[in-house]
Amino acid sequence: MTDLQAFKSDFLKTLRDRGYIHQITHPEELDAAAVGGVVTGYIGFDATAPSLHVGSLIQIMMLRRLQQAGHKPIVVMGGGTTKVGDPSGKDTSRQMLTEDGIKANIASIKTVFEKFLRFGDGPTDAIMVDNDEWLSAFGYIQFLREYGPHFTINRMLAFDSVKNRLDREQPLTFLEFNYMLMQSVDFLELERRYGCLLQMGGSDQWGNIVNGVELIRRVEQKPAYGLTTPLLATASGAKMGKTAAGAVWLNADQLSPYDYWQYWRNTEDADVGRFLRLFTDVPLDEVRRLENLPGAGINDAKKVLADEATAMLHGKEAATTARATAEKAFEQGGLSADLPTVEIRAADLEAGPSIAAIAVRAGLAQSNGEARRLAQGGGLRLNDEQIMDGMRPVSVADVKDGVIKLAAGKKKIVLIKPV
RNA sequence: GGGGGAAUGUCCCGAGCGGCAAAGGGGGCGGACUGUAAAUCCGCUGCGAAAGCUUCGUAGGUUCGAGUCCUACUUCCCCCA
Repeated sequence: MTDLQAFKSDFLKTLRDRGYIHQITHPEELDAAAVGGVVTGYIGFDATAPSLHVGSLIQIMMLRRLQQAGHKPIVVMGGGTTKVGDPSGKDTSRQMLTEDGIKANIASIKTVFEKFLRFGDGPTDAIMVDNDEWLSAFGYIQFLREYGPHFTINRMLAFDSVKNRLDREQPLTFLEFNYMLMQSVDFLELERRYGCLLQMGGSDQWGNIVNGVELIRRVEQKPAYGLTTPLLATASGAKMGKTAAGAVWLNADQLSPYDYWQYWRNTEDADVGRFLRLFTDVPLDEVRRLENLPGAGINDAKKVLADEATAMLHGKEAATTARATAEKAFEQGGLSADLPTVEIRAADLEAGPSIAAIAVRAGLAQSNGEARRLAQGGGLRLNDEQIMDGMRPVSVADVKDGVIKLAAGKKKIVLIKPV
């Protein structure tokens, strides 16, 4: 890595101090540009799912830092590139999405960015564009003639994303092979349209980004820079973004604010400081104080992390509610009406279904068998009472205060409500 | 075009003399210990209340019995042209 100490710009100093920087193509030049005026920078986001997840959060936060430092962020939705699929970091090509599917995903993803960035027409207001706008306009021959000469196969074969596939004897289709060209063209197009001179992304994007930087420098004879973030993993090495409920989505309809809050609350001790720096606006002095809280005091830091991260995405109120719900459920052993609730018809309860069947209904297990095993392992609790027999019938007698509290393990709690 | 090899439990890797619900690992889930943490240890990990049912790329065949043998097909990899 280059000399990160020498930065003069607020932007790069902040990124450095908060832990966002993995690699930069031209650190000194970029630093000078950021001191001298408004830097327009972009990050591209794929539209492979109806929501982004925490894996993308670091990128979103980086755009936020860019804007906070007085520069202009561009959010590029990959409507065009998603049609091709990025082979970086993957062993197998992924399924092709339909155009309609991609459009729907983009519409759903868009809303999240408004929570983190200020959009508008001002000089440092964020804008959002879809690269399908220009990529789809090309004819095949036209694309080849215009950009093909700037890329040699020799070089492309040397990039990790390509090399890994080949080394591992996994097929890399011609379709995917073209992805990096498209991403380079994106950058060039953004430079022409908006004077964009910085592309950021995850470390797996390094090759793609460098290609774009060089294309601009070659074709336009203009400066262009690239910056990547480190690959995010928890201190114990696991990939970020998994929870009991699956992926940690950013859209509230995919993952409730409560579960989102829980995700951050369950951060490993060793990650609290790092995550506070990356995912919240908490000042560095305060972060240092929080991460050094002794012993179990670190839990307070985790709550701050959960509060701040949840408030930024879902709003202050949602964060407060989530915290209250969690504290009631975990620290006081009480009930909170805000816990996830599943409704069941009272008539179904009359039949005295097994607790295993109810657990499946509540989404705590995938099959009766799994639920029974859960019970045998001592992980199933009905109204806080451990139930070892998965076949134990559940009846109206188990309803307390209008609900049945069912828990799988310590953290997954669901309220069953007869209606 | 010719020759050789591979596909295994719907997360991944991976063993499997014709008796196999199928070794082992990773991951995941649960329990204990703690602090809603990590590490460690223990249990579970096809469906079914059960009898039983359905699994080893696809379709047939041989056999009392097939993941295992035969045939065809599909996909992938390697070598030769």
